[in-house]
Amino acid sequence: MDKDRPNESWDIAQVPDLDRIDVGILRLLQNNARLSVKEIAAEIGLAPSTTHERVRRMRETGILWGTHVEVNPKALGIGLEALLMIELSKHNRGIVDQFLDDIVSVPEVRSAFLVSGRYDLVVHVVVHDTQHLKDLALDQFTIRPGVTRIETSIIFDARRRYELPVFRSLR
Amino acid sequence: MDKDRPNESWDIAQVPDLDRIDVGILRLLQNNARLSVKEIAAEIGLAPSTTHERVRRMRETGILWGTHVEVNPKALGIGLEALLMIELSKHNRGIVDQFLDDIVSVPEVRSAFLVSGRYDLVVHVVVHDTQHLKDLALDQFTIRPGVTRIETSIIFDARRRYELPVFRSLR
DNA sequence: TATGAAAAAACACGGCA
DNA sequence: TGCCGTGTTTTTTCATA
Repeated sequence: MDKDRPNESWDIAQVPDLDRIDVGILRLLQNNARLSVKEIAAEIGLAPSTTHERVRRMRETGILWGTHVEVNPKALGIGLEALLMIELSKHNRGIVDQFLDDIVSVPEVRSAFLVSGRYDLVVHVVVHDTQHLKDLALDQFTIRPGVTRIETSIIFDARRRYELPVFRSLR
Repeated sequence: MDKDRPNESWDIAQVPDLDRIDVGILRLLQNNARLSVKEIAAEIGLAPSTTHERVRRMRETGILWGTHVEVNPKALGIGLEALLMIELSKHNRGIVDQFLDDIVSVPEVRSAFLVSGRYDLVVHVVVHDTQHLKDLALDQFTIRPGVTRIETSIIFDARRRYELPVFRSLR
């Protein structure tokens, strides 16, 4: 199904070792996946062939997942983004999982989080304008069984980091 | 600074036209940026050179931004993710902008949204464990001037779409 | 938009510390 | 086992029609 994630469900104990060089490679590729092996090699001070082998291995072992281009949302007519904070009435596992699967197939949904706290679900959506946002909220979310309440938070500004930090010991 | 985003602040009126073929290319590349031009061309039924020229043009004109690899968080010792919902006391523009810039330099922060509604800020963080989350919340967020309250929402499950939808007329 | 040639990159493999 | 250099294949890039 998802060829980019061969080992998504691995237990942490089974995740292969990493060293500082691997982490350096990951750092570069997270910020710019179009770097050539040669450029990466120069940056970290290894031979291109060695660097290539490390990248290949990390893909193989499920450390590196897919790579994705980022598209300018404005170029697609996306003029507004929002977070929908959703409360559900029933917390039956099957229902919640199904809910997640359902909403992620809605084109306007960028990501969906099942969370603890005041809300049950936080959903990041992209739309054309406020009218579109209203229709989306009503037609795709409020209407669903199990949804008791939705709060809509317009996104005024956003920042993103592409590099994940490292919280484990390195070989 | 960010070479991948030559035209981030473009007005929508200045964004170049797209046609259905462009959208098809974008769809493929958002899901897998490692596809070769040849593979894309075969998929959409165009010559590789033509396809290549379209990709080049979309990069040039700021439709296509950067490309990033996705890393398995477990491989880095990331065992827990959370959303921090933050209330600020002051809504002075300069303070809020500075706040956003500051927190995005915290390694554990993956994204930060300035929003309307009950909270002012929603911050997605990645940590090793609950102890780490507690320390992060206290040391990096609760402590900052202007923060009046934080609600922490543990992320139990998440889904993501890589393809942005299109809400504009195509050439 | 397509063709074809040149340049560059990715990839496989054998040797070496 | 991990690193390096080389040869081969594939992809990218670009000039030209």
